[in-house]
Amino acid sequence: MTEPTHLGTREQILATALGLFTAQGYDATSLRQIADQLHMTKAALYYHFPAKEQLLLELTRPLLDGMSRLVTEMRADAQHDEARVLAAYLDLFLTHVDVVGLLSREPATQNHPDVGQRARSLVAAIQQLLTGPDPSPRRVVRTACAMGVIHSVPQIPIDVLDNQRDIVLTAALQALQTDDDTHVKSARA
Amino acid sequence: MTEPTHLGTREQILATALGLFTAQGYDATSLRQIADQLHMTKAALYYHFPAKEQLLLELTRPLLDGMSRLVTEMRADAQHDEARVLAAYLDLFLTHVDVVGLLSREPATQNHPDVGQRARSLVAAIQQLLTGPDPSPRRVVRTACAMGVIHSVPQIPIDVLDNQRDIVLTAALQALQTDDDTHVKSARA
DNA sequence: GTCTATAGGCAGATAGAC
DNA sequence: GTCTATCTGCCTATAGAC
Repeated sequence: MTEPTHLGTREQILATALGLFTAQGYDATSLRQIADQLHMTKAALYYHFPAKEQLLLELTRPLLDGMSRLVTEMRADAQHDEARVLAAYLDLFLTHVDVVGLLSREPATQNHPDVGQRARSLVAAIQQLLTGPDPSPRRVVRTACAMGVIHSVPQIPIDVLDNQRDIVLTAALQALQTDDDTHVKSARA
Repeated sequence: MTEPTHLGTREQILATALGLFTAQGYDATSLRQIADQLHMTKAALYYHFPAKEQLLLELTRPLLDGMSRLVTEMRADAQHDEARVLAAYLDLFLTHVDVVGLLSREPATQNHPDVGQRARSLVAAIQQLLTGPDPSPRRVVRTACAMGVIHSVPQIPIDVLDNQRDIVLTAALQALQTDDDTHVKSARA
């Protein structure tokens, strides 16, 4: 066991890595930078993690597992409520904002089977389950817009976002379920 | 992608670079890859472009100039119509989907003064002009959601997106202007 | 658990022949 | 305009001392 005051080197490394990955991207962040910021050497990092990739895996797993759970629940309950699903999805994003921001921005990670590919297939699954069977093109676009609202969460200033969860949720819901008679007035550019 | 008519080596290089940058990210794409795909060598690339960075600059300039123009127009017309602005913003995104996708995902480019920083300040300016003076937190979040809808455009399948412009636009508008009595039912997770 | 030292690779960029 | 050859620098990762 580590000392109560100490966060544990492992966790410190992960936290620092997340910060740098988020700020600069995964590729652009070298182990040297992570080590320097922790007043360590690269070699010390390799004592805790067998490879750079492992940092990414451990950072993203909690979010991805959460999304996985959501998909499972949606499949189990065919009559899932749209609002409940969007709410759960949003809360997942709020809990893991940093990781979401990293994943959505980082093309370097998007071909990794256990990270990018897994994330994409989970988002696709949720989107498809949310869209429902045999959807109209309109429904497909609307679902994408609703998820777009939630995906925009990482770009909202944190201080503003606090306690504004329901506003985002309402916006997402409205993007999804529109009265068909709501029209664009004179919006051509 | 490439026309049967000769495009000019310069344009071919730019097109190839955009494709690879979009697929893999800027950092992750080496000049060697670009050269290989064009059956050239790295050195040949350097005849046309003085540095890798220049590829990014030329690829993003059209979009950024368009956003710049929009900001200027908004500033000139204080009574700008929300719908018109969102429509113009959306059309900008539709015209430059690939570049938008690249820019929004690529942290490696986001600290470059003439690319990432410029893009961010332009988005911020549009957002602020759209939000209006002395906004409520709700208004700030709603504006972010509306722009989130438009920002989701690169993630909508292209074949579905065709002719669905107005659906996206309507969704964005609704995210922006909500009746305050629209409530979330039982959406707590 | 952390260090020094270094292997081995590939990146961006340049020089100069053709 | 395109090539070959090469420079320089930083990267991930490993070996082994303390």
